[in-house]
Amino acid sequence: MRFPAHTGTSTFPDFLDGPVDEAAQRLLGCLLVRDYEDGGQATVRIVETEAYDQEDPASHAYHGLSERNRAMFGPFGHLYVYFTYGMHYCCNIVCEADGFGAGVLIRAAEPMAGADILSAHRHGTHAIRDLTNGPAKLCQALAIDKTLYGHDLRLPPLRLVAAPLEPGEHIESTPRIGISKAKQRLRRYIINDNPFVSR
DNA sequence: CGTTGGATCCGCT
DNA sequence: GCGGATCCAACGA
Repeated sequence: MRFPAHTGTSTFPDFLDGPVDEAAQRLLGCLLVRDYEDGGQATVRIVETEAYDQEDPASHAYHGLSERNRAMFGPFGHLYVYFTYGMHYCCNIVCEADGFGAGVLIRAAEPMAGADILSAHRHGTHAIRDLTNGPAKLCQALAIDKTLYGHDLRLPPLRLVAAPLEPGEHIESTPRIGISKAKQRLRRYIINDNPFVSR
């Protein structure tokens, strides 16, 4: 197997309580393992992330704690899910200390197992590349919605498993996608030349 | 209060 | 490349 066994909690990342930009980089290559309600399972590998925190004008946490963003201010390793554009969900992995609002937006991932199940949760498309190459596509494929708001990623039905980059892979940083404030900041991180990066 | 504009995706041009 | 779908938090009056 190219990746660790998807059991237990010993491989949960140990860097999520650190600086969110470092966490965003180290999350590249890590795995998300989804156990669906119907019994199926899928695994994806994170290839694109963005860092946000309460001191960043582009962040949902910038204006302080609210009902919507409260998970961002909670303990690291939990999931912040938000609904946007009237139809899409996106998700962040909460980072840094409890009380400090910070999270890493998961923008894209590479299907590793269960592509048929991921495809079944997307509508209309069958190209593997289009299953999880955008933040809302990823949430749709992994069936992430408000019911997973604040979910502890050490536990089923959605687990985060630490994994290093492959030999030869490296990290590139760019401006973030789709924001209007703090456009110049290089807080988007991608694995170089990975075809599953959103763009 | 009413208005505005998204951390998006998809289909059509 | 552009606009439509369609919710809701943030902001100004």
